[in-house]
Amino acid sequence: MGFAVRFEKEKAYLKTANFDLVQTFECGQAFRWVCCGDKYTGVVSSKVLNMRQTGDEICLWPCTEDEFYAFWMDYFDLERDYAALIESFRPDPVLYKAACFGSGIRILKQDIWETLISFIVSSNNSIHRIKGIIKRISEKYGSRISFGGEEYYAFPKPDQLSKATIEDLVKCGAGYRAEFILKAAIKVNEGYTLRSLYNLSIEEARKELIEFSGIGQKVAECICLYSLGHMNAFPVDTWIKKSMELYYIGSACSKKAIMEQAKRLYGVNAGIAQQYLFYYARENKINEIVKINVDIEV
DNA sequence: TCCCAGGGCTTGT
DNA sequence: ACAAGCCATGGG
Repeated sequence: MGFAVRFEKEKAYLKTANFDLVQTFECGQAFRWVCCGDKYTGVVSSKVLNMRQTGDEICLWPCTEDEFYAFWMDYFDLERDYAALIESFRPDPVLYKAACFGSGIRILKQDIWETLISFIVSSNNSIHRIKGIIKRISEKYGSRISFGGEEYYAFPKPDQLSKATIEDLVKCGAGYRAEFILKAAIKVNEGYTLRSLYNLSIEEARKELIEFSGIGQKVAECICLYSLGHMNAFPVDTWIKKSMELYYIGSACSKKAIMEQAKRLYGVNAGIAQQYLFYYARENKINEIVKINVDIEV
């Protein structure tokens, strides 16, 4: 095991390498973790979890031993050796620098339904707005959870969201994506089994996902990576496109060319490489060609 | 004010 | 297969 954990009355104390709460929750993979002072609070699969990091120890509460091993261990991808992975990136100076910058990122294994809707919302949108839209959708259609004197809202189940109207989804800020959201909710509520996607290869999963309106190649890659556990999925958004053009290609090119290049360069862990690159690019606002010469020095 | 944001769809070549 | 326009919204 790459981690150590102990339990004290509804609290789990976790020690592991390569786990930083800020990096993990702010790297653009999840939209429902909220920072409040020195703690993060998230609503995940109808459960509220608090987390606080002090040095290399992370406290999770409320979290029993059973819940930890049955759910959170997988959710936080605790059995993967991220240190070895980063080390394997060392031959590529660009990627290695980005990986060191975001070395505390863990790829969360998130619920397929919530991930699907969330990344439909993400298209041509900003992370700040995505968070707000998903928050409002949860408050309007999700089940209320009272916890610790506060009110939280679970992400709405398919039957709850399928009762929404386009008009109300637009009021949540979804814009033209409202009809995509509703169509997906109805499709799932009427019997499409998202669970079956877990049994498919990445190629098959892509094909299935793209059948949803509002899901194209990029969003399908996000769902494959953040929910289905396909670490070779490689979402190409505007930041990744700019970074890859700057660092590896040298001029503007198609998204298809970027994906082919990524597959060649990064292989089976391309998705994790993508996360380091995305986080590095966005945090450092890598969008000017003049920065190449500075950033490329390792 | 314009530009951009974790893009996708439709239409035209 | 590929390109161009359009899409709703708000932050910078």
